Amino acid sequence: MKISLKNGDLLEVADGADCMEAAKAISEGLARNAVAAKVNGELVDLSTPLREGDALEIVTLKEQEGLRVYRHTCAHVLAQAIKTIYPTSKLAIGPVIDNGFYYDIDFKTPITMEDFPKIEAEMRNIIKSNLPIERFTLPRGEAIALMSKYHENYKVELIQDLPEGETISFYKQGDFTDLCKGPHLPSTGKIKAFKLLSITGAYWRGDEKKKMLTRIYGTAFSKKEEIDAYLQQLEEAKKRDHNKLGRDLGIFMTSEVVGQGLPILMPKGAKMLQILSRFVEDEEAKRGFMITKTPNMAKSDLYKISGHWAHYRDKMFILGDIDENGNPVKEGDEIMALRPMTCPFQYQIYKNGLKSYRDLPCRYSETATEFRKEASGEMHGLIRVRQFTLSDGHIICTKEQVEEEFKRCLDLSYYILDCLGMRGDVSFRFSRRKKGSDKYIDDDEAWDKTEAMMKVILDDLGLDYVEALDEAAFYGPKLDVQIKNVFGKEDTLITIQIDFAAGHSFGMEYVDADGSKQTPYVIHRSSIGCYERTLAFLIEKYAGAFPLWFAPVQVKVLPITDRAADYAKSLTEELNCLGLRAEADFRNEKIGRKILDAENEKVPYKLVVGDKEVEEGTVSVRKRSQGDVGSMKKEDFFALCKKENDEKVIF
RNA sequence: GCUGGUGUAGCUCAACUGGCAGAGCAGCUGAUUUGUAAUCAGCAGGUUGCAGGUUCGAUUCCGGUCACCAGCUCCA
Repeated sequence: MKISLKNGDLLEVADGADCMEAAKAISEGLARNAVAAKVNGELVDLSTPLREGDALEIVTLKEQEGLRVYRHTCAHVLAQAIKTIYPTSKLAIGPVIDNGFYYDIDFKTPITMEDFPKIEAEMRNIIKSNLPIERFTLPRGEAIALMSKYHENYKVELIQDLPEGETISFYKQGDFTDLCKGPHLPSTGKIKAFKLLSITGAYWRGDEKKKMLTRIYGTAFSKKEEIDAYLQQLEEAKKRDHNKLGRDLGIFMTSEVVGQGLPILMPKGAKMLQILSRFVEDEEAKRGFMITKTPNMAKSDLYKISGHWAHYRDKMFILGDIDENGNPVKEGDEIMALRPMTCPFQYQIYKNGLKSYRDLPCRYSETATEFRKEASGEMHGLIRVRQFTLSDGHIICTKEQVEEEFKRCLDLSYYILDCLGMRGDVSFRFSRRKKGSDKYIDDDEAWDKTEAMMKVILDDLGLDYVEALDEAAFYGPKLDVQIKNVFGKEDTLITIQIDFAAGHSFGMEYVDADGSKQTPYVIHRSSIGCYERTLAFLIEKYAGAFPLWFAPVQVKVLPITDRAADYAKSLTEELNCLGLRAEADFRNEKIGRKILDAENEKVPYKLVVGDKEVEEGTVSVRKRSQGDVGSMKKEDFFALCKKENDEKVIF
């Protein structure tokens, strides 16, 4: 029979041949490197039989998909080793993740990383035995019976949840059998290099109400050198970790007596936040936003209207004693709460006075402090905190204006991301609700309409986005601009949301051209996101070596001797007068030491000044990471520096 | 909130199974006035996160608590 290959060639193979045999027919080398196959576009085991006319593609470790199969098999080897050493343990799930795999296991007595050598040794045994891996399928009843026989109650639960009619497949290696969709390597001996990395807890099925299992993380590569390189890369990434670097560079700190999730921005961090917020506020003004300054707290009455009291109360800092229903314990008490969002405050401004359709779109923005009572284990450096500064804003507009306004919001964020050099680091997520969940405002029709409206806008913009169910705000769908930190963990940087409910719940109106009263739409948006979080990602992106325009200290003047001190002082003052951020180092140290320290501080420009410069009115310039770039007239340096600053040059 | 780990000088780290808490860097003082990535010497620096318990004696052992870290859950 004939099958077709990726390059378009036809290959003649024996009737009933499988993918492995076809691979051998192509070349012995390919067969040796094969880990799986794609038949008619579907990823399958190499043992899968072929049929006349099938399109075949052999997958090796060079392909990401091949590496995933390889690692998935490694997870099974881990599971087999665990079952051998700890026969009473129960297996849950063992999927592949970005850089490796994990397996969730319910141990009778918990294990620690100290048990890894023992487990790894058993894994090596399994690999050395080169056990063939065989796939078989069973009807539901027999599948449940098989897993029950091995006391794998988690697997039984998984099978019970599979849709009716779904093929239930198993993979067997030696005396170990695991429920698995596959595909897998043909035998355990194919695994060459693996390592167990860490151990943590994880809830069964991701549900905090269910039992916490032990999760073992590991990774596998085709060569040991690749594992070493990967671990090295992780170490390098850790050096950029904003939580370490940000503290080392004096950007922020925390204090036990202040509390969790309450970072303190030190002079450098506060300066950066000021630079960024002034930039954002000015840019927003250019784009038609009106700045507001609204209170950090309000009576519970406000949050009752907004829906926060019903949907968000447990994440708010509440001033006053309330019962579990949110009512004051002492009747008549006024209950206040710190705001978790700015929305309802800005709506009050809209509602102040009658609005005409001519007033729309009405764009409010604010550099707003917000408070959210995150659970204690959720805080992380500057990325996840309990008090933060959000470039918050709301656009109140007609239905017809939503599309245009939405696009303008995205354009503003694009501009800001460009200025920060981060445009290439983000991805987009269309966050929708999950139907039937009580987390959301109950209005199916409005949800469907708004999500459809948003999808049209996103598709029209040609945005490359992923859809995420159950990630919407309680009042509407969101476009989230996502970014990954040095550990690969993804967070939302910026968000733009369409709200169908606020207009009605707050009784916002406008008088239309025909004199009728209409309810406006609301767009919630952030332009740069939360400053603390954005700052964290900037620290990680630039490893603290910021572009000039938002570097907390831009120029460090380094006098060689006391004879140059006055000159250094006046240079610093002149730079400061030009709106540039300069400092001088008057310490009684050698010039080499001053350069080293300024270098560690990651200051973009250093000016070395001695007798020669004093006499000539010049500066000897060192550029960060480039070293000595020669001497120039001080006025020339001022101009160069000012230009780089004003043009917001990103390297 | 959950699982696991960590907490010693400003920072990085020592201190054998419980027995007087130590070093480098940073800091301060003095000398040195220096030309492109660490000048020399001296001094000072601590209720070992906090409050308990066991013990003749606790940085070390035990339970509690606070903070930090990784993961889960959650999220801007």
